[in-house]
Amino acid sequence: MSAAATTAGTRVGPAIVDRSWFDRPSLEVAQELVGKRLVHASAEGIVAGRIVETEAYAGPEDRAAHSSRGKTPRNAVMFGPPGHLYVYFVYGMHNCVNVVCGPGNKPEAVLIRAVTIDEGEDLARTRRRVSASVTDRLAAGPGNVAAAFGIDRSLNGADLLGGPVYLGDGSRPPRVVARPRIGVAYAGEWAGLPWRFLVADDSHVSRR
DNA sequence: CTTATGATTAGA
DNA sequence: CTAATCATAAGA
Repeated sequence: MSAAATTAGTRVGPAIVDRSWFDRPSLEVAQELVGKRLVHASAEGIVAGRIVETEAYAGPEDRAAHSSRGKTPRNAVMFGPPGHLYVYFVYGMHNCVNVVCGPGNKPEAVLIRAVTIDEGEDLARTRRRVSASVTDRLAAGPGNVAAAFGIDRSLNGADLLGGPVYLGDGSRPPRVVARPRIGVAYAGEWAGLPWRFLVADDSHVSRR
């Protein structure tokens, strides 16, 4: 019985409960994560949806990755075992949701950049008591994903196996395209690598 | 302690 | 294009 099956009457699918699924290079996981489901069984209710955009951040050699500056209190979770959440705060206002990958304790992670929410309420909207319209169901941009799912740094390090936040099964879209990552211009030769993956034809998945 | 800057976003 | 806005890490 999967973790999700305990939530009766929802469309939440079976959870990914195998840690080895995460125990791989982020480049692999990032591509397979497109089409999978992100689920947060929060105190304010279930929020779930389909991941439509991700970015891979490799180990210390990837100058765009936080782990390239060595282990610090902020990025320590990246250096731990795979299958955990890495949540960090940037630009003085945004939380970003990442999945720690492997192999082993290699400090790699995948940033979740956009999700189409198909179950539960966008928590950022719930708190503002504004009903979400159909077109508003897309949480585009990592800051918006975190807000919509009610994920902040208190969940940094949370286990994706058996925790309130987990990944659900889902079919991979027929067409996934690769693009350069966003906001990593400083990363030299690593800046141009097509390590951002998004659903094709969903061009307004992210702003840029 | 001070300082620079960022895996961003909204708005002009 | 720029302002907003502050945690983080490095340096003094």
